[in-house]
Amino acid sequence: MSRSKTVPKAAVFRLSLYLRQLELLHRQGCRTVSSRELAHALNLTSAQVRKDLTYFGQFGYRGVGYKVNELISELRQILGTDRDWNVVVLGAGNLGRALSAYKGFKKQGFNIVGLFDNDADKIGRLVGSFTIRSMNELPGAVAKRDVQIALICVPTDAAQDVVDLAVRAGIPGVFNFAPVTVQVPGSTVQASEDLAIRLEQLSFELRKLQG
Amino acid sequence: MSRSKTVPKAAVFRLSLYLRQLELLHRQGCRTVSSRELAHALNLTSAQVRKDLTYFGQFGYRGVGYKVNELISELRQILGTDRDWNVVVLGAGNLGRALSAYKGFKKQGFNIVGLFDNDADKIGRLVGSFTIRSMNELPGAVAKRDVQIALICVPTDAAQDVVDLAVRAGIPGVFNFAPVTVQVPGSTVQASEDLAIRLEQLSFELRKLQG
DNA sequence: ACTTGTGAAAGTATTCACAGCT
DNA sequence: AGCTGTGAATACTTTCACAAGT
Repeated sequence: MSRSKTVPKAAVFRLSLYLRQLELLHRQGCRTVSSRELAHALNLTSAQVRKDLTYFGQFGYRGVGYKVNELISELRQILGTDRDWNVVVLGAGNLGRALSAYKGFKKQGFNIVGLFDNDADKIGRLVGSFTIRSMNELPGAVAKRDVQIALICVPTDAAQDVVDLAVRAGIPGVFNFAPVTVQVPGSTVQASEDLAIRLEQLSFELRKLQG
Repeated sequence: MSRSKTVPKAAVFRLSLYLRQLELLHRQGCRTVSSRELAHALNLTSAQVRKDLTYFGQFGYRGVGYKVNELISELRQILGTDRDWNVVVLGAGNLGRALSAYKGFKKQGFNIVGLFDNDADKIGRLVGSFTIRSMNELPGAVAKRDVQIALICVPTDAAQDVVDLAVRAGIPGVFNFAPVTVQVPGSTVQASEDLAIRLEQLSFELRKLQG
């Protein structure tokens, strides 16, 4: 039922791919799907799909496959998107403003509840439905609306300080978009994304393929 | 130089982390660094740093460590950022506009040379220094300025079609931001990023840690 | 004394292949 | 007949620990 074996981190990531594909199939009116079909759409193998799923339980029907709506709700439960999460955006530059406006988050249960910046020129300005607030107000906002995730969209030099601020305010999950490795305490969960690094990886692959 | 043992994909990713950290150290005036120091800053082990680097050559000095500026230029060469790459942004929504304006790309040798959209209301509008052009003009733009990378920032439903368009136009590298798995021919390199999935992964970790 | 580079060992992840159920 | 679930086998990645260089 629940996990006592060690689950590969990559398997958990693929769970999200399965969920995304299942939601697509559901929109298309599909009722059941086999591991082979799922694998084909995601460029994986059917054995991998089955193995990944059985880390968390037995969801399939032999001879049939998986029931799309059943598997969707199982995966949502496992991944944590059967509930809502409150998210703040720290840093109101280009990226922070774009993420504040992104509709794809709310659809998956991630509600952006505030946009903060330390630039006096920005504080008070309206971005979509959000008024940019001073980061001094962050602890109060966290106390009022239980905030679980902070998106760090500030420049490199400010990133560690802003992460520290978020951690001190009691936010347990931090997603860092600044191009620097930040340190967090063991009680905090962190993710990070550096788009320049991702392009660099792409350029490595391109050079490998050609000249 | 890069003799063909199989290099773990994760090792190539860490190469980018090393380069980023070395550039930081360089800005701080550091001349040499040991594998232990690099590892500590990036939450890795020193053996891993050394092993990763030796997949590509012998860059260190026993008893001393690595010379920062030397290792920077070696890594740039390996990763492909010793040259410039031309990038187009396909889709001028929030994300496409934010990426078009992001300064961090040019600094690493990624020049954004065009912003395209199919929405008649958007074509002709100015975003920063770019005029939004129709996607019909993409093949011409690729021919004029040799374009190596396309950032796909269109909605889910359009993603595969726009990827196909980019591939047909002769762009060899595609970075998909739409929340769907797209198919590309073997001659095309692809990367993808789904921010909702990344938040989902974070919520999985958070639930694991607490309730 | 210190640090790299590296085979060998340990640890993880994926694939195979088939038993078992519908 | 068809498809899942899974132990066993294979492939891959990281860590260990020490020889070798400065």
